[in-house]
Amino acid sequence: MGRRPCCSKEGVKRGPWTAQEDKLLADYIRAHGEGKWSSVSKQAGLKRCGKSCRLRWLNYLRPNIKRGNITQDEEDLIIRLHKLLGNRWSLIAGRIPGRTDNEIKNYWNTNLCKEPPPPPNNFVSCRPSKEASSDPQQQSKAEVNLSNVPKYNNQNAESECSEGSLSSLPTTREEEDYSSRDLWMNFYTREMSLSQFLDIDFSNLSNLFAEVLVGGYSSTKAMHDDDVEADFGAQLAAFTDLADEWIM
DNA sequence: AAAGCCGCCAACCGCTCCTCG
DNA sequence: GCGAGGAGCGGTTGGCGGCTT
Repeated sequence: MGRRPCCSKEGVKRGPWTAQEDKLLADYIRAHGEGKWSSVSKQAGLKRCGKSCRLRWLNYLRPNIKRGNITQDEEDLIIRLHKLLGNRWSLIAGRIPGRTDNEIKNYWNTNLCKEPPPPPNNFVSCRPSKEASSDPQQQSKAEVNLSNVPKYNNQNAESECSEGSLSSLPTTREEEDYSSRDLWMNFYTREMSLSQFLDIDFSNLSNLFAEVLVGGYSSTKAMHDDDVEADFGAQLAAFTDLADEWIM
């Protein structure tokens, strides 16, 4: 049984967009907003498939799209986020203002995936040196150790991070759980900046933290605990591999 | 100057996830 | 609970422009 195409091929225009098509689409969306892509093409008078309209808007016509070369800072972020999230381009793009997932994906495939560039001089890796820990394997895998993970909250994330405050260290597993969840949620809700998040010493990530972090990521896709649980195993494994790599 | 090669990037394709009836 | 349709995502492709020979 063949897959039904997303739209009828007949009468549907393909290939590069013209300036007139761009104007029709942009004018329509500014007037009516995003969504209902399948009907946008008809309503706007375009002979395009809805998916094509959506892609054109998101990757080209949308306001605040940043044009031009990827900066060194952006490249650093892409590398670090890719290390953290893998090929989840939309998530990566969501943390880099003005850049689209398609652009980042293209940049990665053409520039970064071929060979890893040397770290810039001012690059402060969140991966500790081998000398930093006497027994990294034990530290990373065996024990729940959040003692060096700063706690962020919505009110003073900036100051606490910059000062490395450890004033609110959790003392119980339950408190640790909340602390880790806060950390993730502050990052996800952008209360904590990307640089703050990435400045965390990930060598101190406990399995518990990884659990919460990965759970937090899952919840961004589906806010259902059952789904988070179902997806948890694979993601935790992936994250554990990542953590292992960091502390190697 | 012309032909061939190569890299970039916009756009398409197919799959999965989500929502709604 | 199930199925259909819509939306979103990541992988892939093809055209174009620049570079090399």
